[in-house]
Amino acid sequence: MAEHKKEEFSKKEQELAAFAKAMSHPARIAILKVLAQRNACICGEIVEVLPLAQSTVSQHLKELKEAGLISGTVDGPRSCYCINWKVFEKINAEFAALFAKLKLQNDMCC
Amino acid sequence: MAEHKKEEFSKKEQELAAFAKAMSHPARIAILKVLAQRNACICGEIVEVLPLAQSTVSQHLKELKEAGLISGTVDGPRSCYCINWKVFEKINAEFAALFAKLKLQNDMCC
DNA sequence: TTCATTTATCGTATTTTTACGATAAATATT
DNA sequence: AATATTTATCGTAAAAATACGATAAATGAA
Repeated sequence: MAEHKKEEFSKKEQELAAFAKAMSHPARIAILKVLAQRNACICGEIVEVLPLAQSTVSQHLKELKEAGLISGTVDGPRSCYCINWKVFEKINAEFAALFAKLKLQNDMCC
Repeated sequence: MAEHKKEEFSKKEQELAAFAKAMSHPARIAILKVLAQRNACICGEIVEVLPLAQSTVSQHLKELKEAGLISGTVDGPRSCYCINWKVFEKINAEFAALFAKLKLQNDMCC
């Protein structure tokens, strides 16, 4: 008696929602900022900056990775993460399109 | 031993995350689309279109409202909802700014 | 006033998310 | 080979999200 009807919505809607979900925690937004700033992106650096345990940060990184927003390569005992700019821009564009589309029919209502 | 460290992040990060969270379910994206299309936005119309129970839709509407994305006015026994374009555009702009800012320092890494 | 309609809210069950410590896995270093 | 360092994963607990039916609240119609 519960849980995910998500599949019953359109692919596009699911896709946008999944992206939004990846960005729906301040820690993950902060991680993206750090990744962009340092450009180089070793996991430990992120842990240092965030007010979270190492395991928690690792979990957030995993979610961003699964959402396709970042990728990580192993570098010795370290892990190097970076932003997947292509995916990022694609979804950014899709959101912009959604906004534009929504705004198109607007004409004030309630 | 659990739960929300969200306050420890910056206001901006929290704000963006909250917005993303509001958009993090396909049902809510679908609702926004319907609101924009019909422009007029009576709750019952949304319930008709979505594959969800009335109470569930009402709950999603409440979340969108609490996030500031839509507002609702009572109209007899009905409720009329519409998109808060100002808020919408403001956050849209903020996201665009975030994207731009992130992209700025990019130079390929891993 | 009584009845029908519409919508919000309550109660509740289930799933997912968030967080942590502990530990395993992988690789450098000594 | 032994040790230290870094990070992912496991186990787990608590909270939040998702969904529904039932019901209350508000208003329109009879």
